[in-house]
Amino acid sequence: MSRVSSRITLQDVAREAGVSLATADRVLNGRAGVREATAGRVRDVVARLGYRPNAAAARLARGETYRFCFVLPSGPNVFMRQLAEQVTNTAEWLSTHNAFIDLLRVDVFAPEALAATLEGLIGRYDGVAVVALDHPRVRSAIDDLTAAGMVVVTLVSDVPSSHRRHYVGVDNIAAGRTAGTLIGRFAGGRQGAVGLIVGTPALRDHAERQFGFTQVLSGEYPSLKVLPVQESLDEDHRTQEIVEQMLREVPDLVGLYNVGAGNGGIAAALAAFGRAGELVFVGHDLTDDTRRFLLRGVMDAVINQDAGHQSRSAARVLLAHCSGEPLFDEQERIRIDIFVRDNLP
Amino acid sequence: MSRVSSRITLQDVAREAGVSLATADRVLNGRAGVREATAGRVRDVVARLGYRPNAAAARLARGETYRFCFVLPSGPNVFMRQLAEQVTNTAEWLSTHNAFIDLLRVDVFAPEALAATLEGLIGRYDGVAVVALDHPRVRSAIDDLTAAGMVVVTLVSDVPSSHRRHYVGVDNIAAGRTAGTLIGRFAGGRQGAVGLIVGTPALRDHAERQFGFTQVLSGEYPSLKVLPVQESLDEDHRTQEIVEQMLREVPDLVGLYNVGAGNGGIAAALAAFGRAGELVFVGHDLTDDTRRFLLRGVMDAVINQDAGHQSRSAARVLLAHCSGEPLFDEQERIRIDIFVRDNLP
DNA sequence: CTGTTAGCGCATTCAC
DNA sequence: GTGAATGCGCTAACAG
Repeated sequence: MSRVSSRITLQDVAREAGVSLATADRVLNGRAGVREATAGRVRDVVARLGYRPNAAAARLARGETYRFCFVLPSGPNVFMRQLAEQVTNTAEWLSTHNAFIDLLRVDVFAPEALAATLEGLIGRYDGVAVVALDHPRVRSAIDDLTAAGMVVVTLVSDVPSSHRRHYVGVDNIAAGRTAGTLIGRFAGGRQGAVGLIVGTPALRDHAERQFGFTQVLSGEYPSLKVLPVQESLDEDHRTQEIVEQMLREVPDLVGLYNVGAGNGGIAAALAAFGRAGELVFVGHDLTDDTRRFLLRGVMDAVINQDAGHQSRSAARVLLAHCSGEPLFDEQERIRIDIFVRDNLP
Repeated sequence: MSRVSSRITLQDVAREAGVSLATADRVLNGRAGVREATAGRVRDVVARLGYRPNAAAARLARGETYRFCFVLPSGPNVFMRQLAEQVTNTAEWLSTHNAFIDLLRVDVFAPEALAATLEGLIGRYDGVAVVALDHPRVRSAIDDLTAAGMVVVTLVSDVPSSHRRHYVGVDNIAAGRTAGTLIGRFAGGRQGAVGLIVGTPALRDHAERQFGFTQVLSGEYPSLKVLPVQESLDEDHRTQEIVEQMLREVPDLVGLYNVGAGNGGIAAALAAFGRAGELVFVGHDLTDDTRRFLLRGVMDAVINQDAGHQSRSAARVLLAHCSGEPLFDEQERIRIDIFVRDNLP
């Protein structure tokens, strides 16, 4: 709370350089219309005095207000619910910084609907964060938005071929590999079959996780063979049926990797067959359910991508791109968290 | 970048409530000297209009400047070097927000020196972040600082009995438990001995990790017995000697847990005896070394506490406490990261 | 108890 | 090319 006015301002720089405030500002913000000689002089003074712009003052003077739209999948998926909740928190925080978030939820399995929704956003926002579907229509909608001068970031699920400015999310191939290593190691030399369940291979993140997982298991754990992939549509009752069938038909089943949601169904199936805690079971997304499964030893590891981080990161990235403020890349990398029962947050 | 002046300001609130700007401000910031009736009226209008304070304007008007001091251990410890580097980055960022960090490094194994350093800080800073030593002299020094009105947060290593305002760091007992579970699971039913190496049991974090680790292994993996703890002083050549002796004298050695630094020495010892990749080896702190060891299969898992997060979190906490801005606890929780070779950042 | 007023540091007109 | 002047929204004296 020091009140020492020691802080160097643009005024100081201007005076010291023998120019006006306006000129100093032009140099500092790289605006045109300053003779190179003058500019050099200003830059020298900036360096010599160690001038640092005052972020609060700049924002206040600029007085701009930013409007962002977050487009998330509708439906009962727990992770998406968490994400939506975190987006709400982020919105609360941003509102104090002159930025506002609208949250839209659209059917994730309908590329046409998603594309149409996106196109309807043109001109209405400064930036858009979207949990994307890797589909030509969606890609083209994203490109239309960027062509209209909007900043678009993909969230959780990427469309690399689009013109999105940034992807906020994890490397899902690596996430799948991580699951593979965990199951491989936890199986501890046992020989047998491993069940693999995805929500739908149409989702890029699911496909990537499956790829990474299979890669590691087949490459490095030859004693474990991966069963043909099953599709659950992320529904508990489907995962339960799938796993019950496996338990019935695959005598040497030693592990399960669930790429998507529906872990509750798996736990139910394991309980019904009295095999909980015996099979190695790895899944995604830390929820009340999976946390409980970890604590009870039903699940052995949960791979997680923090919804709060992703929401805040998307907001920071949008804000930085719109306002021209700097971004610290390292801080924006989303990590693949591994949780076992002892390092639960 | 909408220029719509739609934003509601305190002026609007004041006008609508039929009071002056100053009164509205007093209500909003909980300052005394407003009749309850008036205050209620203002709060109503705030709610009705959905007024959100403008953070930038508030900071600018307040015009305070904050001075923080970060006190880190000197010495060659890699993690502490990373932390120092991150503190420098954080300082860079803070300087734009009217806050300044001085970084001090003192001998970590000398409580007297640390305490003296801390006492020398009285009155010179608004806040202090310190990698503390749990020692009566240090505790009392911390309490002296807080008594002098300074905000103190402990970083990485806590002194729970002190009056520090906040601890920025992980739960080290949980970190030790996590190591225990990983080694227990990775050992995959093998029977044998597990080596345990700490830097020094005088460091609270080392002691806590050791405790958590032993707790899990003895409680849940009876087929693994923990060897008597060895002290390395975090030095490579000491860890190397320790591990070479273990490899010589303990025929059934199946795992190693290194609580502190010195993983390079362990890798060297394992290589010398041709046992790398065969023993389960878990340690702390992601560095260039440990990253390489993971990739080469020498280490099986690295438990990490992100230096960047901790540095930024400490800064945010100090700033929030000094300026009275709100803090989002959830965002300030430091996680226990588990890295295997597939989820390296 | 309440109101008036003067900036905070910078971006941005509009003159020159 | 450059400078002078105005105001962003809020806080903190100071007056009443």
